[in-house]
Amino acid sequence: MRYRRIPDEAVWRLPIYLRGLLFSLEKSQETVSSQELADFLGVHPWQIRKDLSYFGVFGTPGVGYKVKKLSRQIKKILKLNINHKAVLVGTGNLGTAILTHPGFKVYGFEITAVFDNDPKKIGQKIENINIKDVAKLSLIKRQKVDLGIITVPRQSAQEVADNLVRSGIKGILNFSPCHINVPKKVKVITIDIAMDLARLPYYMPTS
Amino acid sequence: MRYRRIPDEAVWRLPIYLRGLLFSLEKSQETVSSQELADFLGVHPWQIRKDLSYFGVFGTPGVGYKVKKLSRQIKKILKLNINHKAVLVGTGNLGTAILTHPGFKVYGFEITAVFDNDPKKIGQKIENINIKDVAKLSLIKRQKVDLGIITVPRQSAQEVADNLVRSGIKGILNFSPCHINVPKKVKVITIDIAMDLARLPYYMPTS
DNA sequence: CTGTGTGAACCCATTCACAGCC
DNA sequence: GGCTGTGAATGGGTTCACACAG
Repeated sequence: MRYRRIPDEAVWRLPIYLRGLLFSLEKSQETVSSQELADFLGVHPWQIRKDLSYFGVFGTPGVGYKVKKLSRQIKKILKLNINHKAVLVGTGNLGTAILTHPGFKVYGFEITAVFDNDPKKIGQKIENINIKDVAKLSLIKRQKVDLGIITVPRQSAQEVADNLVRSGIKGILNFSPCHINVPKKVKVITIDIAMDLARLPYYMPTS
Repeated sequence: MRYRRIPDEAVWRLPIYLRGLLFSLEKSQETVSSQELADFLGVHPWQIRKDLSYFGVFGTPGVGYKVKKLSRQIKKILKLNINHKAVLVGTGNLGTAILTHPGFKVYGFEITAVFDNDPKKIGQKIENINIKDVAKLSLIKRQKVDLGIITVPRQSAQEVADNLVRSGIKGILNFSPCHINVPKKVKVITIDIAMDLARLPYYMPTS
């Protein structure tokens, strides 16, 4: 197809498709049609085909997509073909839960350092990782860490983000319930759990 | 304005605006302009005005919006003016973190029951709440619980969801990394933490 | 003069339908 | 026959510009 700007939404959906493919892979499925994948993921088959076409990713007419090949291609597009190191700031309950979250390694993520500002916690270990002083965050510059995860109270979130950016982080997953300002080159995704829950009642029938 | 279908996106953004308003409220600010709110939230002022207009919510030209009044109105639209009870299924690290998450009460949510299928956990307490057998989930029918939070492994997610639906739940916040099928009347929001992290590398410069 | 509300224009993602390939 | 890839049509959300209210 001739060049067209790739919609952000298509990029957004790619990981969803990948999730489906990884599942097909688990089942040792060789090929998958856009229809099958769509059914499994709860989306439309033509959306999948269109999205993939933006990236010049092709299946086989009459057959579908090779599961292995397609997942490799999507990983490459999403730059998940190389492993990424992440640091976590904030070792409350949520931080700890994320540290032990089993889903990261599927995508090749590794949390290599953990920080907090609580003197009582600094020096302790969780999950065999030493908790370091957040004031020493810039030490990560030496390692090639490109992702940061923020699980601190809202009041400190911006400060931590600034700190992460100064330390060379290029992407931030922010669990604090607030918008954080970063240079354009840094990508932030904010997950506000309570806010997401707050989106549900609107759709519920008024009893 | 004359009637027009309300875009889903507008509903989606309402909680963000509410988050900003709650902050203004903390600062004891009386009024706020769409410009101020937008700057704080990292959105566009005309988007805020347009969105609010869909719901017939109005500010004062030349002044802005009354913080208290507007937050009350948005809460009402989102049905957050009434308190909601939620149950949590899955008491792993993530479940525990969510149970202790401080952000829910801002929106009037209360987690009233916790379930698991692990015999070793059933009967134990976390945060002063008894862990009950997930097989007895239907007991919540008696209470007026309308929200469910799923923090179980992917393999059990659909089964738990079915169970929740049977027990009268109307909205589900799903932390399992998979799509779950529910009747149309039930709203599901899925948060896949690892997948969200996987969305970041795409935007990072290839070094 | 400031800041809102909104029709209209614009932009762009979604959806469709079908040609083309296996 | 089955399934993909894609231009074209559709649909709808975003942005604009300005009338108008305080």
